Formats: sequence, structure tokens, C-alpha cells
Amino acid sequence: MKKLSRSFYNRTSLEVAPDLLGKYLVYDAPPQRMVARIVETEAYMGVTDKGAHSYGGRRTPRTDILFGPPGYAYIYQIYGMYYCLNAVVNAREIPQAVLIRALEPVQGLESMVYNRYGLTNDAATKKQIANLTSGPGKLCRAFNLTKEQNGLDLCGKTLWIAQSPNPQDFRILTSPRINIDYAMEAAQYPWRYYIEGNPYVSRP
DNA sequence: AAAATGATCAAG
DNA sequence: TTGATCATTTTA
Repeated sequence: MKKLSRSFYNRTSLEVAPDLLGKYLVYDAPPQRMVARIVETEAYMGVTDKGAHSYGGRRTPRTDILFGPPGYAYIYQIYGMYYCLNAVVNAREIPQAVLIRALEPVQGLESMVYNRYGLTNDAATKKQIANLTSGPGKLCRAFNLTKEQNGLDLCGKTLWIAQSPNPQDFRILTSPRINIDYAMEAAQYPWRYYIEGNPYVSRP
């Protein structure tokens, strides 16, 4: 599986977000490598996007990484108890990102189940497996991604995204982004992308 | 429908 | 220093 290059990320979030669907998120974390297919994303367009953390050029300790070069992980804590994973995209000083909202587990299920439920694979119910990575907070819990991993280079050797080994045989649907009601008119932009019919999409 | 739960940040 | 906010999930 070929790792996506820095140039892949050096485009607008509106271009990268749908292009990440079907790609594979890989986290080389002992004791086991975890791999999962990206099935849902959201684009955050930066200074002009009222839904974005960097709206209006807001530069704080948290958002600083968004102003850096593309291809880095932006992981922030939300609601006091969950984390969300983004890929920083576009050039320096253009603070855009793509939120990874849902994954379909491919490899390392044992680790994901343990991270999320403290159970072994065999003890997990079908319902729990279906619920493993079907949301931005869930997938970070499953991969054990926290602020410790914030800022990791997605072109490095720990956490990265790879091309799919299979042909792209899916349809892409769009919708307004989830839970950004504060974003005024931007709340209705169709900047959420997901794979049609995939059971791991957070909401159809 | 509502609680859980704490970092973050703008305002004072 | 403080208080409102929040790109969520779970349980009821």
C-alpha cells in the first residue's frame, strides 16, 4: 500500500476531503498495526469558513498547526472526553483541514476492540463491532489517538494514510456537516462526504 | 432527551 | 481569572 505524499495534502480541503474516501488510515502502534478504510470526511475551509477552528485567521496554541505545512495530524479534544482526528491540508498560512469522521476496520481489530471496550475480540458483540469506528470520537478511541499524537507527520512512519489496493468502486454522497449549528450559513454547505451504503458511516 | 466532562479561549 | 462553549457518545 502506497503512502500518500505531501503533495496529496497540498490542495484545498474541498478537494482533499472526497479524495480521502476509500483510502486507508494506518497507525503503527505496538503491539499491533491498525488499518482502517476512510468512509466519511468533512472539509473545513479555514479563514472564510465559519465552521472552522481557524475561521477569521484565529491563531491560538491549538490551531497553530493548521497554519503549518500540509500532511500533519491535527488532533483536538472535544466535549472534555473525546478526540477528533484531522489531516492538515493546503499550504502554509492557509489553515485548512479535513476531519476524519468514520472508518471501516481492516486490520488490527483486536487492538481496536481492546482500546474501545477493554474486551478481547471474541467477547465483543456484533453490535459493538459495528459501533467501533462509526464516528470521529469513536475512531480516535479505537486507534488510541489523543493529544499525544497531535502534530504527527502523516508522511512519517507512525501514522499515515495509504492508497487503496482496490479500485474505487463506490459512490460518494454529500450532506451538510454535523454539529456545527453555530456556523450560520456555512452550516448548510454540503461539505460532508461519505461512501454510499457503508455501514460504518456515522449517520446516513 | 439529557448527562458526562474538561480543555480552550475571549472577555474582563 | 472566569465562564461559556464545544467538528461527541452513551444511556435512558
